[in-house]
Amino acid sequence: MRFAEVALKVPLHRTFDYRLEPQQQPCVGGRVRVKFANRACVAIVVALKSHSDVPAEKIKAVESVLDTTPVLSPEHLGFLRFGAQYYCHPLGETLFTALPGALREGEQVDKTQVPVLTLTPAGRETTQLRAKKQLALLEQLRSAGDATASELKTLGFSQAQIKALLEKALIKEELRTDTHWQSRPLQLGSKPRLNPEQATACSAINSETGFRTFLLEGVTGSGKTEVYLQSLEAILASGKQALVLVPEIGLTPQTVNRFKRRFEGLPIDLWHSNLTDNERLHTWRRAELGESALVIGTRSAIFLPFQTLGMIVVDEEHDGSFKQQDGLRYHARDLAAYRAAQGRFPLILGTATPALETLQKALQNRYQLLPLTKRAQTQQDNRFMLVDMKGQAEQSGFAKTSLDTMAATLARGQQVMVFLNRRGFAPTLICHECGWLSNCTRCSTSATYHKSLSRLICHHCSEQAFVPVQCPDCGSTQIMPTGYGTEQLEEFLSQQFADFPVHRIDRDSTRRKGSLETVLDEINQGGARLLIGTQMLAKGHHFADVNLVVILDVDSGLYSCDFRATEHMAQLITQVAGRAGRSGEAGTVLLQTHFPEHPLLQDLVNNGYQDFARYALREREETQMPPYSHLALIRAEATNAQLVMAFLSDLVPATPYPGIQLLGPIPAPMERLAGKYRYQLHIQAAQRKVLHQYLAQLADYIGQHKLANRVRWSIDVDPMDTY
DNA sequence: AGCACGCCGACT
DNA sequence: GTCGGCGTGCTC
Repeated sequence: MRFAEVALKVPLHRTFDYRLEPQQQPCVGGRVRVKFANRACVAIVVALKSHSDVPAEKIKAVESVLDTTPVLSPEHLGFLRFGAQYYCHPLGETLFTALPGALREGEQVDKTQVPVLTLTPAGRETTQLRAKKQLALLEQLRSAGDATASELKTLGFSQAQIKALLEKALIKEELRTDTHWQSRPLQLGSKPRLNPEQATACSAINSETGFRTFLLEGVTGSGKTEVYLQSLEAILASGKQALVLVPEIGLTPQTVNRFKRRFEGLPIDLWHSNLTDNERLHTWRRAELGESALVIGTRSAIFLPFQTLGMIVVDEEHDGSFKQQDGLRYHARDLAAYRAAQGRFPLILGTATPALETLQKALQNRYQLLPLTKRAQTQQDNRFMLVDMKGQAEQSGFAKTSLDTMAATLARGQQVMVFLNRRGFAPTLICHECGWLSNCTRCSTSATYHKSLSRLICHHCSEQAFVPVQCPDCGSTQIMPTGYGTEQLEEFLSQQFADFPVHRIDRDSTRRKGSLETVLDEINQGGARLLIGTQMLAKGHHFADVNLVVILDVDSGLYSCDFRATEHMAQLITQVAGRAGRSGEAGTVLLQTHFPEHPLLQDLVNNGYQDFARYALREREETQMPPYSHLALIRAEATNAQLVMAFLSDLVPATPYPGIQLLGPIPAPMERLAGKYRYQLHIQAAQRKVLHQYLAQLADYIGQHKLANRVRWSIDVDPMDTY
């Protein structure tokens, strides 16, 4: 008798045995169809065995075998087993998270072929076309090579443009059958000379033949990407595949085209959340068969089943979007480290502002630190200036000093960037008579006033409400906005600087597809302009003429209860500041604050992020916070607050577990969200191993807990937003 | 998670 | 009388 031990997409920390008929030949890592608790499921075989400990009468037979070769190779299965164990997540759910949707549903592996669009001879010669955007599309294919429709869409082109060109027979669809990129010599676009620091970094990386993690700590504009490119070149030339992980917002046409132009003729695939199921399966398959040389993707690309992976680059490694915030709460950067160790190849973590976790490992020489300190174009560093807001008269959130400096910069014909990480017109409405606040009915936060939409919108649960004419509590009509958002800044600055164009860049202003590209194009035409924006402005986009950056809400990061708040604030300030003075002269960065004497702020401003981070690390060491200890959270939520508290309280053992500190249950940072009450239990340990031992035991206990099905709960290892 | 089973309230 | 509410338990 033969049995298959399978993992199913259920939140259970165990596997299940099924009987195999003599003619059934499944494989470990392949899929089978089974009946499970009366429903038809796809399952993944994790072991084949000749006897089972489960009583024979309970065991059902495998219905059918879906794969004769594994969809998850033994190596990949090993990687995912590690992930499941590290993040205390059920194996089945972990495996199904990694698989593309089509394979989860039981589709055949080679179901899809996604055609690429390629120029026809006529298209190759076309240099004039009435439709500008269509011409740009032809130019894109000419300069960066063939692309799938979905790739072109991420580059800002539309289906309509593609269709039009197909009809004019300037481009055609083709199935890519060429899988022999490894045996061709690498064709390269022109590459710049490296400066000494870049050259040192590249030779350190290129001389590494096994596993090693490099921290490429490069200030903005120091040419990190060039180091990636030349390191990747060596790997790709040896016929190995490579993966570049980018933050969610980082998959911009600029980035993608830079890789495509350099590695002309090499198959490059993109991986992100906007792909269709078919495209996902296609790319998954191409990675597996070794058909793609390079994949550029967001966090979940870490699960792609590369045939011969030889390098992973994590760009902007400090970025929060590498951490998944639900289900399997993995960190793509940390999983990348496992994959690199497993496959014995180099891992490059690049950033101007390393996460303290990463920096600590570099300072301990567990990672090799490769500093890039020279900005490629600017000789001088930016000047930081702290604007003391204490006792200052402010106008729509601006100090007079700030407005004067802005006026002077604009008068010189240069651009000004204003950064405020809050969209909308005002974060709250208040009744002047009775103090009523526009609180969200489902969350413990206020709903933001959006003037242009005449709506109150909660930024946490997206609930919308009409703007009341009268106060719902006292009937007064004296309802006014308090606080500032980007929409209000735009209104104010358009009046204040009526002679200059004002552009707002946030999620609201760029919601329409392609509108971001349009604004960026306008800005890049140069000339005196005001740019107002949120996070979106801080990341990825290059503005040649910005000479002054004004950062408005520095203080929110200084006295937050999240122990990572100052780290994130410093990263944001440094990233935003990096947008100034990119071409030639040094830029100025104004920070408006009520705490100009704050030691961390002083350190950041006078000595830069590198120094700040080392100082902040010492502080973490003194307080024994991560990375000097290890954290996990039990998160739980339900409509009934008492239920959640009862559940979490019950997890606290009567006698302390050696090496484990427990805190809680305490309210989550947003106690009520979308109508649910949320609490959490903090688990801290000096030793990672002890933490994991404890968590394994706890997961087991929760699995049997009566209240466990009545609340939504999850274990979060290395959580991001805590106290 | 999903689904069946079972035990109590208000309805055609 | 039964329809259906959800608390409980189980899934090879």
